[in-house]
Amino acid sequence: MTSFPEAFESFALKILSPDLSDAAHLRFQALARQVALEKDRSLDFDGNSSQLIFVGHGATKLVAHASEARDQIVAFHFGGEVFSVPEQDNYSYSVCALRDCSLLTFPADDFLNLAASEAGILRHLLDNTTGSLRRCREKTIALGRKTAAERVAVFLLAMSERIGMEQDGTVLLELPMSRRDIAESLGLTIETVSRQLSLLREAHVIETTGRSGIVLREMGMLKARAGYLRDAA
Amino acid sequence: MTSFPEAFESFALKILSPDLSDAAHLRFQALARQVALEKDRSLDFDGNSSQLIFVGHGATKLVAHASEARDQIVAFHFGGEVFSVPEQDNYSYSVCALRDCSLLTFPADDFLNLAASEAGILRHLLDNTTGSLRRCREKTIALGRKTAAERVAVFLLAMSERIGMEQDGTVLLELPMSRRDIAESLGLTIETVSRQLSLLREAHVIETTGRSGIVLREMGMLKARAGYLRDAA
DNA sequence: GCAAATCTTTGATCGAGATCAATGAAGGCC
DNA sequence: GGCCTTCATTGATCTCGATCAAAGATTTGC
Repeated sequence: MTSFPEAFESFALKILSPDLSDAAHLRFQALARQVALEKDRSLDFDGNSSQLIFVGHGATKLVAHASEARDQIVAFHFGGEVFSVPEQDNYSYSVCALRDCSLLTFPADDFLNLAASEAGILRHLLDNTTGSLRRCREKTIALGRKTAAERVAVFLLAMSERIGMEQDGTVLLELPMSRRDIAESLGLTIETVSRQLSLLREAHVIETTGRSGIVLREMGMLKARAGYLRDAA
Repeated sequence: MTSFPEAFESFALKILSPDLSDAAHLRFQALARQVALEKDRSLDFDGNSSQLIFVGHGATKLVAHASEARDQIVAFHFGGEVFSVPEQDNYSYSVCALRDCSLLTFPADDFLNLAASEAGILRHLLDNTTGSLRRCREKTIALGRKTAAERVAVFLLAMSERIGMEQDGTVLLELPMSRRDIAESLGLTIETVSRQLSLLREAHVIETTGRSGIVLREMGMLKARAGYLRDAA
């Protein structure tokens, strides 16, 4: 298990300015709450303040709860990433562990107050948020205009960029999320996701090993099936 | 027509720090490009750098172009708002005027370099981006998990918050966007949007006047039809 | 190593929304 | 002010993905 100072140091390296005073550094550390979240456990923020989350290691999903039994996965986040959980408005949000995780959580408003005059930190947060926004917009496009087949292809390509291991032309994926998670992220059902994966398997575009392993054999084919404007090389 | 210094001043008031030096102020001004965009005209950024847009007045849509004839409206933006247009990646983006607009555009990277040590400006941008992210996530939930009826209700409620005129219990909307725009924003077709509006009209929840006027008569009913977790008051 | 529980795959049917088609209403232009 | 173009509405049919149902894999626990 990662110890608290260790997890915080990894956060500090990524987000805090290297020339931050020790005193300021300690104030940020005092604000952090370390959470060890076991697989399938989730963190609810009934309290209404927006949170900032740092994923030390592990993999998480950010879930929005619409009316009962209708959850939408808003984003996946992996080790080293920072993201913000909105305060509860029309929906309630929770962060759930796909694998055992170590997280650091900060109340967003307190954090921003502490960082009010730290341009470097704000810049890091801005870059992170802009990245989240870009991914969220791409998801919007997929959910608004793409077929089931295209969404699954887009998902596999996105995962290949984020957690794929390249190996002589093919990409190995060890997916931390279940078919249900994929479906809830893509606005589809488990059955549809499974059928689309089967089609890709039959077309020899992918191979699957067990529940979580996927080999992307034909990246070109996959891109062609993602419904992108132009097949970027 | 708004003159350039005037449009920039309105931007400066919203985003730049009041205690910014005159020299810095001028450097930002030099970076700004003023664009008067007529209704239905759009601004393409084939060039690959991300842009920062300030809407002086008017109304705009941010459109992502997926494969031909499949556009998804990613966001609407109205007078006084700032937003970022991502650089072209898997999709190309354009900003299109719903009404005559005056815009200020900045290359995002140059702007951020200028603002590198201006915590106040970065904070404004961060707040704006976080707001965009929140709205984008809500759209994701709608597109992923909501029925056509719910999406249209959500849309009307969101517009009522942003550009509605309250009048003794009812809200008057003068929509700057067409049915096509609404459909492209909600991941539906024109026909479905029109049918849902007709249903709301028959249920006396809304009234429509001409093409763009809508009166929200029963806000409670509308909220109940939006599929929110709990009917917030 | 076997049994139980869970997750995934496959098949059959159904339905919400898309598509195709036509009519009706607004607004623009001469 | 009337014609014409464009946009919105309404109707009929079709389709993709959801739902319902069952069988097959994979993992877990003893």
